[in-house]
Formats: sequence, C-alpha cells, structure tokens
Amino acid sequence: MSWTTERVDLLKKLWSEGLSASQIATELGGVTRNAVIGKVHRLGLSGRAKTATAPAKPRRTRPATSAPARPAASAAPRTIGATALKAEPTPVAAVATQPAPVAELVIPQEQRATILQLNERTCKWPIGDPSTDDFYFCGRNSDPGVPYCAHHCRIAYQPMNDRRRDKRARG
DNA sequence: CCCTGATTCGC
DNA sequence: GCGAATCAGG
Repeated sequence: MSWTTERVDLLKKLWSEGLSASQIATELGGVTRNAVIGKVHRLGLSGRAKTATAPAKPRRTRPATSAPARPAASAAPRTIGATALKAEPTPVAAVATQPAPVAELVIPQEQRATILQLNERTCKWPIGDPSTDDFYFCGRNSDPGVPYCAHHCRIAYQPMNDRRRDKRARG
C-alpha cells in the first residue's frame, strides 16, 4: 500500500484531530502504526498540541548492523483482518442490544472494522447505526473472553453499576 | 501486560 | 521515501 494523496490527506486530518497513530493505521488499512508515525515525521507534522512523551532526547544508538532485522518474514503485512480471520468463529454477543450513541472513531468506508475482524480478544462495541453503512466495531484489544476493551467496559457497565449502587443506597 | 510517540537505519 | 525494530515512557 502506498501513500497516495488521498491517504496522506486522511492521515493529516486524523492526526490533526488527535487520533493515535495506531488508530489512524487501522483506519487507513494496509499500514502499521510505525508507518503512520514515520510518515507523520516525514511530513513534518509531529508534535501536535504538546509533546506527548519526551521532548526529543538523544537516545542510545541502536546496535545498527548487528540487528539482523529478520529475513523476509518481517516484511509480511500485519493487518488486523488477516490475523482475526484465522481466529476462532467470532462469538459475537453485543450486537443485539441498542448500540449506545458513541461518537469516537470515524472509520472511512473502505476500511471499517467489520464483524469478521472480531475475535475473542477484540472489543465488540458497536459504533454507529447497524442499519446504515456507518457501522463498525471498536476492535481494540480486550481481555480474552471479555466483550469490550477497558474503555468500553466502563461505558457498557456504568449504567448497571449505577443502578446497583442506587439500589444499595436506597435500601 | 496494554498502550503512546520518537528515532534509527536498511531497504 | 518507507517502515520494522527499537527505544522511552504512561
């Protein structure tokens, strides 16, 4: 996959919107977060808002040539789809309930996380309206067997926790 | 462990 | 220019 002007534009947009490199990578598809970060630097648009980590301190030089950089296998594309499809038959449970109106990631039509890309340890939080094309899943990491990532677990179980607390408080 | 961005350097 | 490997940190 190459950096077409369209993809670069999208990269710039999402980066300026504050999405993380990995999020941008999954939305673009066909690239890793490293690729995204590398591109961001080459475009000279790193350091949005404030320097997330260190203000660029001189790092130790890498062992350089001694790094074998693994033969051909290292070049293998690592898309979330490829791995997910090989995984088990996707136990999806969360779709039936009314999806909460959560607007966070806006995944372009061509690279949404579909139901087929979910596995035992991906977040199955539905985003958007299932009856439209604007529908996809969070797809981030979750604990094995847990339907949602940490973030969406908090959202998913917040109402229930609140109710329990209320009940306890009342009587 | 999960994640984040930053950097180096072989390709 | 590209991006994997690595680093440094949360």
